[in-house]
Amino acid sequence: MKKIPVIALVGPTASGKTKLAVDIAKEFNFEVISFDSMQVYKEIGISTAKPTKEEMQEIPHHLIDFLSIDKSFSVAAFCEMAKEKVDEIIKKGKLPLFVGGTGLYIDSFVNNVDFSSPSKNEEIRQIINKTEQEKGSDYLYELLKEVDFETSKSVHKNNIKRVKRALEIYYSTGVNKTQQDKIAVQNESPYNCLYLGLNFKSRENLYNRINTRVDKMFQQGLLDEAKSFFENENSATSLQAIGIKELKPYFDSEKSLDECSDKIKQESRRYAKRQITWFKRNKKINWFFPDEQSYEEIKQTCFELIGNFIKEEF
RNA sequence: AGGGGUAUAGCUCAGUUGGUAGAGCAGUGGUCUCCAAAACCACGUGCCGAGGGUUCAAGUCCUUCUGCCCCUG
Repeated sequence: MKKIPVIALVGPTASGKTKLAVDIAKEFNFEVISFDSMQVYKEIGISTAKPTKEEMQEIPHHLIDFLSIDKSFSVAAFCEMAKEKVDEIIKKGKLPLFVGGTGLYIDSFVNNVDFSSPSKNEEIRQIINKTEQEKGSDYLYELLKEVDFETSKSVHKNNIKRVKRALEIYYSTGVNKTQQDKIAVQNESPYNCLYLGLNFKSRENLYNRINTRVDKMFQQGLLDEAKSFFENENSATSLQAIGIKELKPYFDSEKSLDECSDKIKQESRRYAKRQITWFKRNKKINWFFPDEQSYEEIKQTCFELIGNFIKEEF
């Protein structure tokens, strides 16, 4: 079967993906699908550095601004929605451009990771949490070793989130089907993806961009956005947004605004670092460095790569 | 000016009766299959402020100088 051609533009936060994406989409009449775990939320736009209204009017952007902050979210839910969007765009005779920094979302979707079987199981989660309280987290890991030794080898015992999740899968399938088994029977991907990546040669340059962007966010009204965030109900997922959660101590009068602002910058830098680590693993990414080449050069090279990619596909 | 205190990793500090130094945070690298802007793992040489002295041996004791902090005037 012929694979569906898709283009993905990835990179750490503040590397300039949004602007390049719009230019690419205009050139090739693409529609953008945002692969970003936080831009899905309607109420937080400044902290998540969404595309501007003008940019979104010029080019359709999907999977941005559709969820309320009181709702939790997950990779599985995202992939399901992304699949619908891709189909829609292809039906129109266009191609999708994936843009975003959430590596897990991109890889899971492009590699067609199977999230079909055990999803969230509240009942089992409660039992697991209760067991943790009663017998401690080390016990949970020992339990995992007993029931699913293969998976336990790939999970560190301190990574309690993963230990719990592995147990949840084991107990909700009811059969001895381990996470490792599931990975082994993974379906082949229906997509043929051209990866473009933006990053900075010098870490310092990227960090400077991040720092000034945070200052700009404050000028744009980050404080009001965060204030109203905490006045409303929010979910465990949305509460993770960088630029929001770091302001909580300010509203609680525990820290000064300057301290919180520095914390936002620091957390953003660390986030960028983790993103870079994630994307480095993907050897298919064609990397571009704005501190080494002019924007025009990068744009033209991207156009060429995409042009050739499309020619091969049709 | 006098009295007291302090000076150790980028930052905050530990360092027992003298045996050439170690934590947290930061930073860097990494892991990643339903909260991923999350969660987790690994990595610690620094003229111990400067000079002089005592000692087999000084971050540790004595002394001078310098910086900072506090008290009194």
